Amino acid sequence: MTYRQFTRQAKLTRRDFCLEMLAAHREDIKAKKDETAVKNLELIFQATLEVSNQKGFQAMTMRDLSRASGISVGAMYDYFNSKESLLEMIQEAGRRIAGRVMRQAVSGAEAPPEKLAAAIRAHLYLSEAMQPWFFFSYMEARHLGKVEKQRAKEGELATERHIAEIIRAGKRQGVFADVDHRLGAAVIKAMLQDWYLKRWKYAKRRVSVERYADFVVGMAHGFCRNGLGDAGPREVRQ
Amino acid sequence: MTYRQFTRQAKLTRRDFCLEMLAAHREDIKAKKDETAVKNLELIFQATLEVSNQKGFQAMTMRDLSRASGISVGAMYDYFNSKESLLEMIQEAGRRIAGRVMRQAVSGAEAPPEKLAAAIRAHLYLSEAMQPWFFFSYMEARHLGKVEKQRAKEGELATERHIAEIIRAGKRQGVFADVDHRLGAAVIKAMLQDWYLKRWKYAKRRVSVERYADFVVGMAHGFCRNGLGDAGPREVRQ
DNA sequence: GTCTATATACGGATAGAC
DNA sequence: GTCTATCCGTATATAGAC
Repeated sequence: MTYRQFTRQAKLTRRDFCLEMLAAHREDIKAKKDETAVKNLELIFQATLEVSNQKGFQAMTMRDLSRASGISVGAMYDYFNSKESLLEMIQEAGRRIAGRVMRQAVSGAEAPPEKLAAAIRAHLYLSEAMQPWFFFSYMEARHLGKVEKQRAKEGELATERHIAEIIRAGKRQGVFADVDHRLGAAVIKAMLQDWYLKRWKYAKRRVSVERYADFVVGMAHGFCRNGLGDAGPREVRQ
Repeated sequence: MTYRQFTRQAKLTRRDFCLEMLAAHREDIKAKKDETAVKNLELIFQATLEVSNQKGFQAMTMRDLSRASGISVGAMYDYFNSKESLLEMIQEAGRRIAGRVMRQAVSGAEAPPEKLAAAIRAHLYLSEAMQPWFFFSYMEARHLGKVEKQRAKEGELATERHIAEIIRAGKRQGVFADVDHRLGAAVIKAMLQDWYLKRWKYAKRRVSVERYADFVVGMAHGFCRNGLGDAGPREVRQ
């Protein structure tokens, strides 16, 4: 699948994101008309990610947010109860959307190599389409309350377990070599995360998400089919 | 090289770290006796990483820090001029030490495969020995001023360029396949970072730094020698 | 050299006018 | 539905006693 095909089928615009937030918190939000509510949520949502991804959520003041969104401090409080609840609303909505998209994106493939490729591509395309949210989610996870933090961690581990499972199935079916599926999944996950954590780096080097996806899929396939290369001598001349 | 051998030759204790900080800021620090100064710097340094790696540097108050270090707020200000300068002192000292250790750790090997392995091992062992600092440095880079932020970014890119250069040399000498050395270096870097960013995960799974190093070296060698695996069909049934 | 007490400022949240 | 003005708590930083 190409990135274009992916974005056309998945609903991942800013508006979709805010519709998700509105649906989950309809009664807490003071604005009566959905149209008004979504419009302002979009302004607040975008401003939060913008300022927060630059200087951190804690460092962002309500005055900063008011300036960046164009909505007064008082009015913003019609859309969330506290700064902390704003953080949670954003994390929650993103997790919901990401989970939904991932589940249906990998429902096609059957054979382990294609399944692995599909999972890698889906994750990269998703994190490309929602890059600011993925970055935000990763960097601000520490500032969540206990329950929410646990959920965020769960979401992360689920991706990793999913990849590990595909590799394990491939080993059982004899199409993959006898590799360490857990460590393999861990480093593949690390490569996936690098895409949204170091977005600026790849943008500067003009690496497209498709090229990066091809590369990571190639790495994963090479590893699963051929196993590790010779690790070489452990001793190094000093 | 094993991790034990590495730690024995490199000076990476908390005390060494604080000696570095003291040397760089001797005249700003009010305490006259070096012994007192280093002792208190150690308490402040450890407390800062402890609290900060849990809840973030911004969220850590001077009262938190006072409680965790056992030094009163007033006394702490005899060791730094502001909260921000404390952040910079820690980042600066760590960068200095890490740079020094990396330079001499990779000075032995000659052939590209061994050179690559040495660079990977050195980075992993170093980040293991200074894990709290590496984590701190990564997560708090956003809160640095312009100049310091630039320096932090430079340090990161240097590691990556170094790895890319080794791969390029291997290609020229014909011991490595014709792979993309820049993307290869980027994902190897991502694997190195995962070690200190997700330390708890590997600890829980009882993966030692040596085993992880063997694994990453194996991945890197497999990639450099055999190139990418078949990337498979791009189309996935929907 | 270290502490307590405090000056000063700033942040989150709200009340009430429009 | 939105804004301004403001309350109140808490944060950083310092002064001055011991």
